[in-house]
Amino acid sequence: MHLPVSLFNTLTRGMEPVRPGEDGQVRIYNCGPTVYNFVHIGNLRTFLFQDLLRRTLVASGHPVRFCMNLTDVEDKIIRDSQKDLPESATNVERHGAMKALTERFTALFLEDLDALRILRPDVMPKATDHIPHMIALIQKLEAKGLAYAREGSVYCRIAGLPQYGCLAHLDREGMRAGTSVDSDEYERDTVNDFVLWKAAKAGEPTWESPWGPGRPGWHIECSAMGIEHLGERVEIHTGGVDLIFPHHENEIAQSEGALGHPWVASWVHGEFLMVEGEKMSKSLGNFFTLRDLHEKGVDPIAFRFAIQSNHYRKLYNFSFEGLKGAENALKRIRAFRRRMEGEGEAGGGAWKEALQPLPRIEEARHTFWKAMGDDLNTPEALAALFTLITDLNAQDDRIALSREERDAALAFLDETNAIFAAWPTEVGSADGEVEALLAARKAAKAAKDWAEADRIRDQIKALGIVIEDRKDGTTVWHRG
RNA sequence: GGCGCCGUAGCCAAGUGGUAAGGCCCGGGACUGCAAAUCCUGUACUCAUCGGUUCGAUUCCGAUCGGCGCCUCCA
Repeated sequence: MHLPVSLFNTLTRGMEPVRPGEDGQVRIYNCGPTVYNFVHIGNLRTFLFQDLLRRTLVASGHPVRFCMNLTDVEDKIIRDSQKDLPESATNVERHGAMKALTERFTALFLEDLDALRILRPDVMPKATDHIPHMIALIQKLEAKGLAYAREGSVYCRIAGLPQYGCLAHLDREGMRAGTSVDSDEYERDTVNDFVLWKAAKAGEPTWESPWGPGRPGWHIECSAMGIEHLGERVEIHTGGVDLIFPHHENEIAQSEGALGHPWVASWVHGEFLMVEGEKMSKSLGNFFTLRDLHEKGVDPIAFRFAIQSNHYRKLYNFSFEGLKGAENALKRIRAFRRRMEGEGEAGGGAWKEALQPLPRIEEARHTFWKAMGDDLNTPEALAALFTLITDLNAQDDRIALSREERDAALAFLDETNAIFAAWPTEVGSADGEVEALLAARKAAKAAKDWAEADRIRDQIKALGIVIEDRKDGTTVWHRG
């Protein structure tokens, strides 16, 4: 399928078509997690948005190279990983403790991705594997007079970068001088200059560098890894809206300063998630991880669907009521899928409002993809799917859809599932216990022993199986 | 102080200068032994408020009210 996709570019604050690079590929750099703890559902919203973008571009016919970094060296990681180490710990021990923490949470992060059916990135570079790349990038900036060393730290000189502020749309005068200055950044020329390399401090793991032992600043890692794995021209760079400033602004400063030309064509940002009308925070007790939701009996895929049913650039108010609604909506799609997988029951055969199923499906397909191409407008795309479902259900009730028509509907469901990954094809497989119970219930029904029949149905329900009696006397069942 | 976003039915939500998609929930009916699923049907004279532009605005402009974000670590 060849589908044009337009996205809202934070840089220009306008809608722009996605343009692949000269090799036809679309390179996407995605700011990933800092692996020092469980990611929360707000983080996951961003990762779901990135997955949505990727799947949409792939479906639209673009080869995509999807890179997501893992930040495995950072203040909080150091704080949490070093707290039990003695002052006398060696650098090797400090690195070991840091690695133990980040590897543990990286594994847990990947579990979350899998549970949400977020496709694994093509490359997932770790900051600690790219220290030489960062050092080289900083040296490049230094050589151009865009960075300066002070007491073992190195800072980026934004005075030499006239485009600074272009992403966040901040002018330098408008930037409020920071009132709280990081203790290790007191030697900067101006408050807006940001740190590229941090001089070693007691109790921190360090790397050797031309400026002495130290560790990288936060922003430089994305520039170094992005350039290393995607190159000097990147089509799309994503992240949460809170990353626009200063993180992405600083990435632009560093990367373009070093490269001497534009780096990223399009910056795309996902909005935040609120919980029950309030900003998610640990103090409010509304801070959830995917595990928390799982313990509350929430299906991760229902969460995925709830998130993706809303537009990525709009604030999403997460609520358990909303989740329930998403679950019910999913059931409707899945029920329709099962219906299409089965054969049609004899209908009345005539209907004044009869439609042409195949053209109708084509129409829905067109509307769906047009909406997806319009800045990933999932609410509108889903509306197209739901109206089709209503139309085909109504038709099938009266004039049974042919096998060909059912297959066309299924093919469309597969297409949409390539985006939403929420309506699996799995059918209830033969299960001895269920089959035996169904036989017993059939016998009870034949004997008109309704109490017994209902009792058996409850028993089946307790197994997590839902059954439906069909007109022809057969009974079908499915899980959930 | 600077920059920006949002305010559409009980809830979620799309949308366009010409008179309001879709989903969930809820009411009535059909089907069913009862259900489930499905179908039929009913729910915004109205798109925060007040002005303006226009033949005509929910959609453009201005103001007001309300909610939110960034300017500092943060998805």
